[in-house]
Amino acid sequence: MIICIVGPTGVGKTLLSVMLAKYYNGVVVNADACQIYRELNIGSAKVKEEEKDGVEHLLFDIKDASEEYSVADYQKDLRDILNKYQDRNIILVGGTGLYIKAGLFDYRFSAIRKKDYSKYSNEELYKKCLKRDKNLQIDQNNRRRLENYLNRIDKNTQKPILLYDVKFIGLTTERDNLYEIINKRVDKMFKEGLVQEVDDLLKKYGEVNILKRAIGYKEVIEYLKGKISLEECQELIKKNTRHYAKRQYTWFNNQMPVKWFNTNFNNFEETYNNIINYLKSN
RNA sequence: GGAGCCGUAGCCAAGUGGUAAGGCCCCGGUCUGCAACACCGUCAUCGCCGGUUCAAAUCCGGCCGGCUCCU
Repeated sequence: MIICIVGPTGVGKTLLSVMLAKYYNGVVVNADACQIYRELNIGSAKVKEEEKDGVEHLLFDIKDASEEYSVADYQKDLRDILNKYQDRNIILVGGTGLYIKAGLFDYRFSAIRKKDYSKYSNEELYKKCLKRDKNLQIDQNNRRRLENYLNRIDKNTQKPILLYDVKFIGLTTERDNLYEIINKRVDKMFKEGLVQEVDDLLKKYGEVNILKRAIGYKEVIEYLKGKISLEECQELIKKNTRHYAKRQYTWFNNQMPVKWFNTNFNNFEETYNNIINYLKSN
């Protein structure tokens, strides 16, 4: 059985994953693009060693910050695990929708070529893409996606189907409440030493890609460079995290069949029981 | 009590007679190789009342609110 736990930051996914893993004697598998990396602990809100509670955790801490890693790599890594652990219950947790979808649905990452399109305007690129597919879903201004599309050799545009028997469990809470949780969580990260963590990573690896794009890291880098104040940095991280949470909802609501459960923060046992009951009866 | 300035969306803000720029936030969405990415969409009739005018956020009068100065 595969149980996939999704939802925005701070709703209790980590706690639930360990509880379900214990109940089903399963293993927890990471589905978060940042928690793949070693040493990105505080800012990525990675499970702490003591929270793992003896449960086996896979696909956490498998890369150094200097290493590149993408969806295609994740798909391969996840499928290797699903293959190797066929007789175990898998608890897949994380907020990276694309990774989950690419791993569990029949996404095909074909050969890719690296062509330089920098001399083309957005409009020209868009027209090139339209020639291949009249119903293209990519916006004209989205250069990155347009270039990716052109670099792909095979254009598989079929609707991807789910390859495994998966129960998608979503944890959620009211928007206002979520934003409050996010704010508190960010403040806590700073108390736990986020600035130090980023500073150490920066000294060790330099301004590598993952640090330049991960929320909580890119903003602290700006602060360390003296471009923004500490307060501005904190506010920026909160805002970016809110935006991120909203994008996550959009993805999970529209890309996968998620059964949502409201987190009861005063009584998490109740949330857990609701979910166990649902899993038993489905 | 007197004089002046100001009042445009949740916030910042342009527009001084021709039918409300822009940015941020919020909200909604797209999604097969950076996905904690990249990108898209929606969102006001201009403090209130009255007047002038074919036409007013823009001009005039009154009122309300805020700020500064004077007595």
